[in-house]
Amino acid sequence: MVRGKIQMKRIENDASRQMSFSKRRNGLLKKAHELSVLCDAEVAVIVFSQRGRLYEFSSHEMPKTMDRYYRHAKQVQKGGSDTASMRTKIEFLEQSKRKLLGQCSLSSYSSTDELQDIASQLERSLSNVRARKAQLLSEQIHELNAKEGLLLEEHSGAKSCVQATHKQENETYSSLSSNSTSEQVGTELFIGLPEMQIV
Amino acid sequence: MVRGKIQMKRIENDASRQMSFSKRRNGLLKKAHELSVLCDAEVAVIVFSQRGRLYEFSSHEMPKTMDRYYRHAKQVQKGGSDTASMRTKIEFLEQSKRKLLGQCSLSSYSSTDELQDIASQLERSLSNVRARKAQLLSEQIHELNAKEGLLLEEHSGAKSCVQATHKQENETYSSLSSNSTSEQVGTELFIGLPEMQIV
DNA sequence: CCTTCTATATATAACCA
DNA sequence: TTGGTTATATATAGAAG
Repeated sequence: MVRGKIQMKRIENDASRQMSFSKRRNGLLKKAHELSVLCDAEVAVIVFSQRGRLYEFSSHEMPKTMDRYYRHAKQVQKGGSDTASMRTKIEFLEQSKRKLLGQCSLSSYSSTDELQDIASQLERSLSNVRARKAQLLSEQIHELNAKEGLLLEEHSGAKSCVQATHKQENETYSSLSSNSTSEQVGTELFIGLPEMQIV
Repeated sequence: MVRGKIQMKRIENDASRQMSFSKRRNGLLKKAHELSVLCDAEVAVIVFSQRGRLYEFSSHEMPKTMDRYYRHAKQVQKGGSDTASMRTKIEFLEQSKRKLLGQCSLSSYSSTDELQDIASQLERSLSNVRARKAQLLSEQIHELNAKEGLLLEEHSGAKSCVQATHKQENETYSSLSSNSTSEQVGTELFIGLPEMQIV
């Protein structure tokens, strides 16, 4: 039984949120289907749960709807739009991806040198991705610190420090946009926090 | 006043269909927003009206959610040869490549979990690539052994050992197609060969 | 994770402005 | 097109299974 208007904010109780998600998700997908059938519209819905599970509906084909969206949202970039050059582009990108993921047949690699290049590139990529992860985590920590500051302030009654805290937060965010120090910042933050260790 | 259950088929009356579209479309977008807020989910909705007008909602960023969708549904692998699906494929592959190489803006990643996924994938890929490099080197060694055998044979006159060497080479290649043992095989092969050390 | 129950909240078809 | 009004259909929170 619904006891009152529900507040438009995250449901904090895990079980309730999960139950609500399950029901509302089904409701949303049903509504999407009804809209597409009744009104003859092209509809696509994508839902990712908190745990990363995917739920979707598409009245036509998801890639086609997405592509239509892209074409609508932004006039697609440069490069040949004929099937020939696009096919070439696709083949190149797919081969490039397979090589990066080590999914090629051995004969696809021209030499051990090429494999060495790819390995080196992967290591750099891994380093990039880890740095970005550290960045994201440090941003989250700064946010939490800022929130903590606000909470503490509520008890101390000192108001001048609020703006100072926010200012620092913004500066930190800006500086993290450059890659140079992010990894260091990231790792330093997690000394003594093994469960947050950056893998 | 709703006089009865609505039939789940296209509303034939133009005015009614248009009215229904307008109301249901708003309802759908609202529901999508509620789901994302209440249940902390990543939600994206795309609606094209019959006349081609676009209506959308996305809790995060549409391109980000679309990209996440593609990473999840690997269905892109196959697909049509029309420009629409090819363009989609290109978009997906390019974004996928940027993420693997850590070249995306930080905001392109939805969470540290996603970055963790990518990092794990990169580590597996690196392992694959190293294994393949080891394979290639081992094949080259087998070839050299075979050639050495042939050269020796020219002097000794014994011919049967050549085919034996080739047979073993093929078996090794087959077993390496599965990931489980390739790394181990690769490293074992190069014990005592420091200049060929696998990076 | 799913279903069912039931009281209530929401959505919406038809109508009107 | 857009925005109310109202009677009804649907959706769903909370509890239980």
